[in-house]
Amino acid sequence: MTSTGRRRPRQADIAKLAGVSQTTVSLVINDRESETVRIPPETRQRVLEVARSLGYVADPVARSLAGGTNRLIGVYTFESMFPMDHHDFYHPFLVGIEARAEALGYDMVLFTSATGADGGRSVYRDGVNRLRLADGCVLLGKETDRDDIVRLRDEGFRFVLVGRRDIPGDGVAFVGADYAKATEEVVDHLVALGHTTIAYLPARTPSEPSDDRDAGFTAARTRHGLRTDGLVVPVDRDAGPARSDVEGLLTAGATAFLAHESVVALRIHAILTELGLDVPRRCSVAALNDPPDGVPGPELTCFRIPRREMGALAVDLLIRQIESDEADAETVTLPCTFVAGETSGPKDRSQ
Amino acid sequence: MTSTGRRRPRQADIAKLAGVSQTTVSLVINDRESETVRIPPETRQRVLEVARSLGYVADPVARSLAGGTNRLIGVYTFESMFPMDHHDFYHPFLVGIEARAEALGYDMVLFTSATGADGGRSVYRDGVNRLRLADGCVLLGKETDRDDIVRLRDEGFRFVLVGRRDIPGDGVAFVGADYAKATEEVVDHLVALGHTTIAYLPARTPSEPSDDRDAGFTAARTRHGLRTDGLVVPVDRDAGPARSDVEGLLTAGATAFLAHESVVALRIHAILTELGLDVPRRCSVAALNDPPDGVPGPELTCFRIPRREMGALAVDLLIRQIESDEADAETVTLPCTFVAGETSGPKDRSQ
DNA sequence: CGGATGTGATAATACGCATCATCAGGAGGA
DNA sequence: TCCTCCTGATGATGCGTATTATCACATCCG
Repeated sequence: MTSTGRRRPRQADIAKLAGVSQTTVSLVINDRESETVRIPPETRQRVLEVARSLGYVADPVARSLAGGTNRLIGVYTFESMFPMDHHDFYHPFLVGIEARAEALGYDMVLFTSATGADGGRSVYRDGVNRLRLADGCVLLGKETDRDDIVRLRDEGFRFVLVGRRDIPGDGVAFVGADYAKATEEVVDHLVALGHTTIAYLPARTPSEPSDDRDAGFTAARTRHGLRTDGLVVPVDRDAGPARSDVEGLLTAGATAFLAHESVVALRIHAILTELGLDVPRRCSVAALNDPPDGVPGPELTCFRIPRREMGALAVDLLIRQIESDEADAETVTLPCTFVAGETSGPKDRSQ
Repeated sequence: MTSTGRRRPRQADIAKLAGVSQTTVSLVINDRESETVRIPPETRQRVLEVARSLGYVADPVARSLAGGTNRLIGVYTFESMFPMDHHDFYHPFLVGIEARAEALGYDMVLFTSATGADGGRSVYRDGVNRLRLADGCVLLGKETDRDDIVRLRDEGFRFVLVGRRDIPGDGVAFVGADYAKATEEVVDHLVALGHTTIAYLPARTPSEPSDDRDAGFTAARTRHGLRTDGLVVPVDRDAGPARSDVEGLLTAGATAFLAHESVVALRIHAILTELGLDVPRRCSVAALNDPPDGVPGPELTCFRIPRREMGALAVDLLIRQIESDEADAETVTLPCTFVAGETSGPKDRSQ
């Protein structure tokens, strides 16, 4: 049965069986009729039938090399795509990307971030160049490598970033979320509840998303005339806030806690509860981030990042670039959705 | 702006600058010295320096084309890959697949469904096997389409199924899990706890995984001499068991409930609790399936399917097929891990 | 009947790299 | 001197596809 040695069929095979040239096969397959090239319906039919009977599919590699396209969009994550703990981070994006790609008839290539045999970690050297196999690429990741992006852009490769990035020289397409405005909304909510002394716990390591939140917070703070002395404590996401940090902020008079990371916010909630302080009756807690699905704990006051929509939109932008054959650096920013949650309430007047 | 102008350097560019041939460059870059090919250190140095100064990186596309393979493994799911509710079903497999693919330097193509107007998913779009884009493919899914599989095999396409499948004519590679043995273990556990009247709730629609569990159950039942009259109720996964079903089984004397699907088991647990029957003091409940991560509820007595390992192993088998250039239908069956859980306990003697 | 026009293709080539077979030239041996 | 062996390379070719330029043949018109 099944001759194991059977190679993938090539255009040449089809050509032989259909009694035409490889050129003709290529022309038929790609629907390349023009003024100078004409294929009569009968020949076309014959070629298509043979192609089908052989199960022919163009070799994406050869096609790329020859300058063609593959209806293949790449997805590259700067961290591992399916890590055990992050998975709820990427998953919503992938849902959006897959749905949109499918709707538009594209398949997806997930590029694994191969670390080189020489042990070299340079993502670019080993990973990114393979991206060329795809017609274009959606880049995901918190720790996007700036140099890689610049280089990709300068190579004229088509891609769309998910997440705003300040790239020197600009000219990079991205889909972002409006963290600044969403942050303002959360602060407004807290202020409306009577909180005027808000502890602020930003990410320790700055990044664009973090900067946007800072900008939003500063705007809202200024607008409401809130004080900040002794109320700002940068926190490392993984290490989390120390109990002493929380105590210090309480001493400083904080009645509400606002953290960049939902994980941090939940940790604060836990610490407050340990200290015997009721949330939200005694203190409010809010995050500038939505907790991943399935994480236990109270429903946080926060905002929802429209990840699925961002993924879908990134595909849209990308495919537009690909099909229009011009690499314009379109950028889109989507709004986040405020979530009132159950961890914020009116300021405790008895204090 | 985007300075699209500067082309990537090619081996020919290096060759010109170093005063050697393109062949020599290729040989140096790839460290291809052999008996018949020798490059003196001084030439080698020169070439490497020029290459470095130009920032040369081999074009993976061209490299693939010359090598005959594109280092691309396909992943095809017969259901949508990233559905909102199933995601915990596929995710562990993908984790394993990605990890192994990355380790072996392969990228993954996720084929989007191209769901036909009839709702049915097929590998064949317009009668063309799109999967051929990859060097080979891992096929996932509960509702595998037999016809597609037979056709793929007869085409000589390389693929590995995850999940045992009885395909007429055989010759199909798969990675399975030993549901039969795992089922026996669960039954043994229940019997050891004193249960002799066990209600059995298999899947309503038969499939290989379901058959395997049936086989295991039958074997264990026979071995222990358990009765079955009035104790077997097929259940549809989505519809779930009716309250009357559970009551009927209780009337029949059941002291333990064994369901194929963890969802069903959890539902039974809920019904029993509603009826005021304590689990596991009054009744035991077990599943032949592990609940997805993040599903709330008690820790079920069940067994864990080694999904991650299955994914990884599937990639191994596939790549072995690809690289050895022979399509042998290797099949592997992995053991499942018994989970004692908290929903089973000694039979209530007071009954 | 000769030239113009139109039709249905195809040969040649490029894409960038890997590899096989071959070669020039010098050293060494008989 | 002629032959062999070794060193240091290189020319040619293939991988599968896309594209451009060209061609053979028929038909139509004057």
